[in-house]
Amino acid sequence: MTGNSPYRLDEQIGYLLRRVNQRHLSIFAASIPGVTAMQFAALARLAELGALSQNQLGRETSMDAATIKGVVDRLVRQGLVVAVPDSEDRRRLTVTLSDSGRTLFEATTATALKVSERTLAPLSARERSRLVALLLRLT
Amino acid sequence: MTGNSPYRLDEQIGYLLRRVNQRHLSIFAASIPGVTAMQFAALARLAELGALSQNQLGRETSMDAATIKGVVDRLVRQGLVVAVPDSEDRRRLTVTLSDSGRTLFEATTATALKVSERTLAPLSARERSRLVALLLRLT
DNA sequence: ACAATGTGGTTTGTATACAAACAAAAAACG
DNA sequence: CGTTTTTTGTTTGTATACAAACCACATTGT
Repeated sequence: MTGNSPYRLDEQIGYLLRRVNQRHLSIFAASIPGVTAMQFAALARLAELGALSQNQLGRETSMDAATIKGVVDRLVRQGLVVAVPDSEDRRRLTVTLSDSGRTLFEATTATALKVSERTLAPLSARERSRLVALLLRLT
Repeated sequence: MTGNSPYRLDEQIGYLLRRVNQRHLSIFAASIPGVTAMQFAALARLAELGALSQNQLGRETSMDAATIKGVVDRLVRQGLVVAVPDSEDRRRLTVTLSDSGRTLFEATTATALKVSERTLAPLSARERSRLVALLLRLT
């Protein structure tokens, strides 16, 4: 009776999530050169919510403080975003979409939606919304 | 008529996959200290398939050559795995589970299965298998 | 006002991830 | 047999990801 459960890696939720995410990132990179999926997520939140502090932006995009710092640094370097120290709270770094950042976001939004579609392409419309609904509950 | 599709980051498949995966990795790390989820996946494949070349192991775990190299290096450093140059094919590096690697894998398999369960905890049994089936088709 | 606590941001160290370029060796091919 | 192609592995450079330690500043409670 030695706990002989045959561990099936291929059916483990973590392994599946990783593989599907890999496929998605690959489709994204091929479809939208210039920014990564993470960088695009940051641009999307800034377009949606307006100016945010760096850490707030991190929270809104599910990146921790160290990670969002790197993403913002690279977006600043590309001129897609502006980071300005706040005059009220001198710890805060306020991040805003630049004109070219907004332009790029608006120009690529449709393509980004197509990336999601291509990732979900093997599923029917009903299956897609089922999957999204299930994943939302695992957040 | 300016392409006004309101890009909903929270419902994009890529963002959802990333967030659920984050949650899963966090549960894994808290439940199984000592090895990461990736390292555990490599151990699982070696336990399942026996000796493999480093690149083969990478393919079996969906990691590219550069990534699997790092994972194997760290497993070797921890003594969980042995890497020996092949005498037949002098390019090949044959990777095998060490005794302590096998012991650790067998001792943690049950916990690893519980990690998957905890990740899926918000879903019913039927929903879980539905989700897994859907993700399998997106591989 | 002051001390305790919390928050914003940075830095360092470790671990994936992958593109790209490379060297060595094996396999395929005419 | 010799050339071409593939395969295996390494290295470098860039981009997440997160823990942990740290500093500066803000907020809270007394």
